Amino acid sequence: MAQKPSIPKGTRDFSPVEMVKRNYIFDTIKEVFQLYGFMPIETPSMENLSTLMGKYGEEGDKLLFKVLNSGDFLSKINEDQIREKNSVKLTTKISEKGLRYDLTVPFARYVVQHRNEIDFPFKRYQIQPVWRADRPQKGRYREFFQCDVDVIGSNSLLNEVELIQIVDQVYKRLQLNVVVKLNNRKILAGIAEIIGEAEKIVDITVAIDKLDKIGLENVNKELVDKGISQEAIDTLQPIILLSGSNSEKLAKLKELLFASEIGMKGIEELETVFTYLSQLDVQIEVELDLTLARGLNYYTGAIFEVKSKDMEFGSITGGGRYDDLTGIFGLKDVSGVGISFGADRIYDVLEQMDKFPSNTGITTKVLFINFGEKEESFCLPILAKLRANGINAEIYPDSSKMKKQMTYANNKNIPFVILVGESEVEEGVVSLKNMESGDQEKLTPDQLIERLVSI
RNA sequence: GUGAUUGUAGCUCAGUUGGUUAGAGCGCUGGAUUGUGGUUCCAGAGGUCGCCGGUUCGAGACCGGUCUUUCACCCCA
Repeated sequence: MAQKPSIPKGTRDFSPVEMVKRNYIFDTIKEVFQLYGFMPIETPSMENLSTLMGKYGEEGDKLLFKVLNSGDFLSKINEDQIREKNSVKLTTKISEKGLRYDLTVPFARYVVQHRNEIDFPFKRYQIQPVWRADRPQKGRYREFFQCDVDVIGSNSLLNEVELIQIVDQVYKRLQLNVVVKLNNRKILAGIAEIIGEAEKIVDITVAIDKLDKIGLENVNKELVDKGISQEAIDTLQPIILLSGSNSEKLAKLKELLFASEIGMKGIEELETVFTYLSQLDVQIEVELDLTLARGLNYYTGAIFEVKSKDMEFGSITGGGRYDDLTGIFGLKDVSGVGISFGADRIYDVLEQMDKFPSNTGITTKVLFINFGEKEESFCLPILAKLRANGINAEIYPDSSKMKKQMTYANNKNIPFVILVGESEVEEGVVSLKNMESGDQEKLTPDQLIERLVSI
């Protein structure tokens, strides 16, 4: 057992059966993306660490996989630096590349780097793996796929609305019941401003984000721990406990935040989005959730999160608007908004709910049983013809025992096998056997093609 | 990063308070069946009990370390 090869913690192999299911998800998502005019790009697995560091907060920096410099990476390090045992400092000297942590930051880098070739607004999608060095857990892997759609170079809230439509379409096609949670960073900023703790906005949002998980009492406790004044916490209570319909919540928020310019801007943005949604008759459930914060601190406007209604799980899709992500790379005043579908979590939900289409398992339609050299040369031209007609077909490569060949067809879920023995070769026909019913009939090659094309 | 948890055949798992040769089901291979799979019956192969060290006359079982699995926290897809 110990000698057996293995793969790193939090990574996975995907079998053919799993790949067929995964591709079903990717294909569905891709189709919808393209329906809305998004085009694909890809970026390298590795980015320069300078591109990645500092974009995901302190926590994110720790979760970056760093790539050791090639060559004698210790040659420039002196004894003192090693003895100091400061990993962070040493890391910058021996590693200058890292695996991408998400697709949004590499995309921002891409946009800045190729700004002269790009027509704005730029709508792209990107489906690639990302890597995070955190501990694996339920629905959490160290290598996982994200499916990102972003539009950059447009401030219009119509983009936010289209993203919600995309979410609606994707999950309709995947037949999953989901709810879209919607919030706006400006409202959160407004709240922080109103209660007089504007600088602590991150601590406040992280705390109230946990409301439905740990309850009001523990949220308040955490706020106290973070040094928020009791007065501010008291002012916060009616805000985080807001209930009712989306429009009721917005109406109450207006009263509470009227003194905050940024807060009112956020409310206005949300109202616009909701107006669009009703005009477009979007059916998906969209809920204004003030406790939705999302850790990534580059978000500046709308924040989205999608949760499965059938299953207790983390979010399966998330995103938001970022006004200045490209600014970090030297391109100012370009706003983007995007969302990311977590393919691996969607897979887990579909699997749990048994919502994968059943026919995705069939790959080969017909298998030629191999009887030997003579029969083989009779079969090969027919096999080529079947393939030319778009029929997935294969021949068993060895003239093994029939039982073994039939079992192969069985295990691979192949619905038909073709038997050609001495007598068939003489008659110039093939025997087509339906593996489900067991029925068998003799057909000429032309009849065979006609039959298989029609099924 | 913190706290738990798991590891025995290809897979899913048994294995008593430490005691000879470590078991089952499924799968696999062969046969019953030399041109017919799924069902049935018979036989067989397959394990340094995650790894390293320790306690003991004796360890799959106890202890320490390490890796791995799963889970919670942190954070997040």
